[in-house]
Amino acid sequence: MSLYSPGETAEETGFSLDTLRYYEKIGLLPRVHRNASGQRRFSDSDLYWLALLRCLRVTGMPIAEMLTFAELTRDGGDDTFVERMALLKAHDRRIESQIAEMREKQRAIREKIAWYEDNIP
Amino acid sequence: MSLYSPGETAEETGFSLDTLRYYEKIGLLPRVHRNASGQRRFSDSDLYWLALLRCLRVTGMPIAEMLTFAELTRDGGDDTFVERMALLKAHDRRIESQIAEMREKQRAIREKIAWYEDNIP
DNA sequence: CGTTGACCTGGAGTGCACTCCAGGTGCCAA
DNA sequence: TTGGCACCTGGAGTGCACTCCAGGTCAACG
Repeated sequence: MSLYSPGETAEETGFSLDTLRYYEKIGLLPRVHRNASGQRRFSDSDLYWLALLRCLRVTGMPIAEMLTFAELTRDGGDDTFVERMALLKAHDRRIESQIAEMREKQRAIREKIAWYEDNIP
Repeated sequence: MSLYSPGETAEETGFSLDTLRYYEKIGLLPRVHRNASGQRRFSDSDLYWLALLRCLRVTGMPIAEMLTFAELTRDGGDDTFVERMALLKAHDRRIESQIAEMREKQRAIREKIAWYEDNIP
């Protein structure tokens, strides 16, 4: 079990230093361990959690909902497995329909590109 | 060639009345025709253009870039076909990589769901 | 004739998710 | 011992894309 500096963690996870502090501040991250001089030292489990947050964020989950998920995870224990799973499943369905919509719009854009292709003066 | 009220246009395009006015104000839409009492009457070509804007927006193109595209379309004539096409092609590539990233993150989320599934207490 | 309802304007306000800042600490290398 | 770097804090500021508001016009309906 190793520990990571804020810089390493930012590098690893793709979040900025400020975002890491911000996430901790709003409670999206559990209190991060500090070394003797007060600097953050992220654990493997912090990194794992951050990776999951990254997945949720990139796929468009709003912070408020990630917060709900974080709270279930932090305070709930096993009792909230079903609830957490439901939340992720709902999000998965949203991802699916987002991608479907993007594909549909992409088709229209490609038609437009093809039209230009055929009509270059 | 028919004309559409703001309400109909909002309905049709999925943009709100306010957004329609906003887009006209910032120049994303050419000046929209008005009836005798000053109310907007959108044409078929306005609707066509709005549908294209919708595709770009939904797929994540920033307003500033749509504005570039609008300016090329408005002022450029045929001379800008190549440029417009390049802009759309670049956007199409971005859509592609966005979808790829979403799919990748979705996989991780589904693994997490599966893990919960297997570990319901 | 009055009152809806859809629309008009310019400009202010909102929500989200960061991002930046000033002023400070701690530690290491030259 | 002095410079530089990575980090710390609370709080203010930013950018984007709308969204709302007050106060007004207009046309049609009962």
